[in-house]
Amino acid sequence: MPAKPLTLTEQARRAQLIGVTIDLIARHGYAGTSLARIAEAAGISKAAVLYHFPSKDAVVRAAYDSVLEGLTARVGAAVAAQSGAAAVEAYIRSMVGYLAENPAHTRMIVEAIVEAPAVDDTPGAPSRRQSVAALIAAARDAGDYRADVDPGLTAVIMNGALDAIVSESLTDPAFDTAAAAGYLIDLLRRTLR
Amino acid sequence: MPAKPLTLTEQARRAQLIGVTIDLIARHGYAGTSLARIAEAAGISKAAVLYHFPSKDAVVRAAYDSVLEGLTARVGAAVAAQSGAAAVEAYIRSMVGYLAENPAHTRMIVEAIVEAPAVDDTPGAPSRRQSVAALIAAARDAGDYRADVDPGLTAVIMNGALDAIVSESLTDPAFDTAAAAGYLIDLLRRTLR
DNA sequence: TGGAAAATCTACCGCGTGGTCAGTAGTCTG
DNA sequence: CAGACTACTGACCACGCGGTAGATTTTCCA
Repeated sequence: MPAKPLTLTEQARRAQLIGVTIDLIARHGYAGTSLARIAEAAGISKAAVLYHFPSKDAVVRAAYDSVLEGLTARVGAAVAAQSGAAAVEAYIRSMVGYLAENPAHTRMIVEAIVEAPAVDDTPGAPSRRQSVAALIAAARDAGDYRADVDPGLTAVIMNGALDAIVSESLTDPAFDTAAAAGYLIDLLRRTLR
Repeated sequence: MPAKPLTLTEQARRAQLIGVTIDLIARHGYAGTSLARIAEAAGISKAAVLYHFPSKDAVVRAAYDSVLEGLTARVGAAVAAQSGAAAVEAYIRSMVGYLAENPAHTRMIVEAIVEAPAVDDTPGAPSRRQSVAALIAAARDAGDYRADVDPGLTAVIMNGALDAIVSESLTDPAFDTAAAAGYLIDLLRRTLR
């Protein structure tokens, strides 16, 4: 892979197309985002879009990847800076924090989870559930949590609660996500010891 | 509203169409369920479908309503038979139980939540969050829960955890939903007193 | 400054979509 | 048994979709 050098225009257009696609999906959903709309939002023709990307699906996938990359970068950094129960709590806080600050990205991810069949992570990568379960297992083994907590089940439940908080903030802008994250962390502390 | 009497054939066809629509949405998602597919699955022509329903959307809405009616009937009955914290736990168990037994219905509901713009509950009805929050508030006031639990936040988190358990069972058929429900109830008992 | 390469346009294609319409068996009834 | 009504068919329509072809402008560099 020699990674052919990209033109300036190329880079700029790609970035712009990814940007408008994220916005469109956030506003009109995955199904309501057509090639024509993307082109119109970017101020160019359909053909021009397909000049920079091989297909409409590729545009959407690139947009999705871009969002996911931003999220994982931030959450990964936050988690890596901690260990044990603190890492789990950093995960919750950074996740909620990022998504609260980037509602458009959030919509995009939520939509992708349910609607998009082709758009998902690389098959080899560990699932979100597994990653979180590992975090919880580590906290348990470090003695922060009771010995009988089930990392897998706890991960499922915790992720669900997290998603619910994020979803709630999408439908109710007045919803205090930071407070909710704090409340969730408090609940978990109480339950997991 | 005189509620004109429906023919036998009419009733049968409507029921059949609702059935195949639920199945189709469960299998191919909301977006992938076209009028032609519905007609084909029912063994009649598109026009015949539109003879019994005013539009494709109406078919989908009827299917959704049918599913929701079944769910609320079962959960409502389970909850009404209990009070305090027991009602909350009955809610969790009946919800998970019903959805585990009717995976097709589950898919339909999950799809509807995210994708369908037109298909949602009647605006006047209380939201699921509100209903659950009321349940939790009642349990708190009855002394089953600590006085400082926040019914609204707890409801959001609990519903999220519930949804996650259900979703997990869809992607992993081996997932033990009853055990997960039990685990969740246990967690909640510990946290909420 | 000229010519290649990059970037874009307009026009078009085939297809699947939701939906309409005229016609027609079958059935029930006055 | 005539006629109304139910239940349905197949042909058709307009539209929006993703994608393609060829001509055309714009950019860049020798």
